[in-house]
This record gives sequence, C-alpha cells and structure tokens, in this order.
Amino acid sequence: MGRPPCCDKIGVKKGPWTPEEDIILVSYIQEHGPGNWRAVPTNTGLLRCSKSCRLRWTNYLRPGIKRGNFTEHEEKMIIHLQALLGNRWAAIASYLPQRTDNDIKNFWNTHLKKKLKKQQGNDEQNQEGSSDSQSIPKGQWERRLQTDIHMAKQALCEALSLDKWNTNLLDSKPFPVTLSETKPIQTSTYASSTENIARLLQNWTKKSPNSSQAGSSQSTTQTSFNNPSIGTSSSPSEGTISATTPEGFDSFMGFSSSNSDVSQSEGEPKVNAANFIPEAGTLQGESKINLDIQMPLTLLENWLFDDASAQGGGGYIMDMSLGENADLF
DNA sequence: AATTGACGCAACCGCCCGACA
DNA sequence: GTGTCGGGCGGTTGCGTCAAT
Repeated sequence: MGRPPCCDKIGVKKGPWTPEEDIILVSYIQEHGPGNWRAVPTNTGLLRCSKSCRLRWTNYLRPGIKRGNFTEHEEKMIIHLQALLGNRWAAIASYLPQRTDNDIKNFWNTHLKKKLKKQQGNDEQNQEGSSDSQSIPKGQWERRLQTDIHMAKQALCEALSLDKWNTNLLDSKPFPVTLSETKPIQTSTYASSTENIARLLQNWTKKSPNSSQAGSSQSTTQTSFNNPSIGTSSSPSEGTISATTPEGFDSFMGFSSSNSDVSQSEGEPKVNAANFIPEAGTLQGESKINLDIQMPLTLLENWLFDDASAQGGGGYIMDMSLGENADLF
C-alpha cells in the first residue's frame, strides 16, 4: 500500500482556504521562499497538511497565475500538447506558464474532452476505440519516450550551465506586479477573484505596515517576489526561466506572440509576454520541460513542426482533433 | 419561488520518484 | 543496498453556482 499520509489527520484542517490562512502562507513564503513544505505548517501554525500548503501556493497563491477563461489560443495549445504528451499536465503547463497544471487538467476534463468527443462524433470516419486520449497510440508512446530522453539530455545541459542561469536570473526582469498596478482588495469575491492573492497581499502589506505578519515581511515583499534567487536558489531547477518558452513556442507554433489572446479576458489585468515572471515557470513546470528553453527549437517543437508539416501546415494545429493526431502515427 | 440537474473549480488522495542517511 | 522522507503528479471528489424546469 501507499505511504502513510504526510501528516497525521488529527487536527489537520481541510476544505477551502480562508483569506487569513492565505495571508499567513504567503507571508511565510515571502520570507522563506517556497520549499521545505514540511516545515510550513509547524512554522506558520497553519493547521494544514504540507501538501495542502504546497498546492495552495502552486495552484492559487503563486504570483503570475492567470485565471479566468482560457483563450482559444491556449485551448489549441493544450489540445495539441495533450495529443503529444498525453495527460502530463505538469509538462503541458510548463508551456503555459501562467496556467497551473490543475487548471489545465480541469479545463481539459470539463471542456476540451467533451469538445473533442463531440467533434469526433461528428466525424464520419470516426474509428471505434481510438477516440479517447486514454488509449495512446503506439507511436505516441514512442514520442513520449523520446521526449523523456530529450528531457534528460536537456537536464544535463542545464546542469552544465547552471552558473549562467543564475547570472541570468539575477539580471532578469523583476516581478512585474507593482503596487501601482494592483487593484483594491475585493473581499467579496475572494475565492473566485481573478486577482492573484499574492498581489492582494502586496497591496495589503503596503497598506497595513503595522500588521505583525505583513510588517515582518514587508521588507522582503519586493525582494522575495522580485528576486527568484531568494528562497529558491537551493534548487537548480527552480532557477530556470521559462519566460521565453511560451513566446518562442508560440511563435514557433504560428501563434502571434503579441497576440492579444495572451492577455487576459474578462477584465483581468493584461499580462503580456514581458510579464512572464521567473517564478511562474520555476515553480510550476519545474525541472522538466523548462529545460527546453535553452534551445530555441527543441526536439519536441520539432515534432510539432513535423506534425504541422504533415498536416499541410497552416492552421492545422488549431483544428486538429485527437483522432486525427492519432492517425499521424 | 422552489427544485433539480449540470457544470466548474478548488482541494484532497494515492501513488511514484528522487534524495539522503 | 535499503529504508525513509519530502515533493511532485495525475485522478478523483466535494461543493458552490447557475440555468432550466
């Protein structure tokens, strides 16, 4: 059987997070950086499992998360990447740094799965048993394997160029969300707010410098979020920057990197490519596909390119269904 | 206005893997 | 070489919201 729970269930709170808990967690991470999740509940006094803290941070509190509707552009990227990578949401998410794997997974399960099924239902030459993503064609497995091999190579490359990375990190663009950009806290829409709680917190800490939690972390508010080397420098993989990946990937994929779709719909603050922040990639896709960014055209991207060519190029990617993709192999 | 079913999302659970002693 | 631990990932569930009846 599996391992015992990461923490005893007695006294561990479950369910939705409260604003207070969020504030405590973010304050702590601002001071200490993400990582060592085991110590978070004990050090913060949060009655939460370490996993719960980590998930809350990565899926909701982490700076740079884009919420709200998926754009058509994102949707098509997800469809294609899912066809290539399968349900490896973390890997897929690394190409959409503003989205969490959980978000993508949910979006896939609630929207795209149905959409594709419907699409294939309309397809006259629909073949039995091959429609769902669960049954992965043999060729796709081979590609997966090749992806993994490639990732391993990339990891080696990265390991050999760590110093360069760290230098780049320190020179990298600071966390783009400034206090002037933040909006007033809207407590009434807390849970579903499109505002990132971290932004709220930055605003909050500014507004209430006397608060014990915020006060102690205020001096680190900017530095922690601005400087990715703080608190995360212990992990080499967390020092990677994926900021250029989506752009390069987008442009490669034929999407306009200046596409306004990249920015947010439904009233969210616009986030352009320049607003990709190191943490967004470092804390999300982590060590795997982020490695690809060192090479403008990775093997994976070459595959995509091959696929595009095989399909006659143009906007095929946009319209490709899973079944069609399966036929490629 | 009340009920009900569908939908979407946040969070949890179980398993796996790598690091380390 | 082995066991333990911490972290990550994918699948699943629970609950709130909203539209249809």
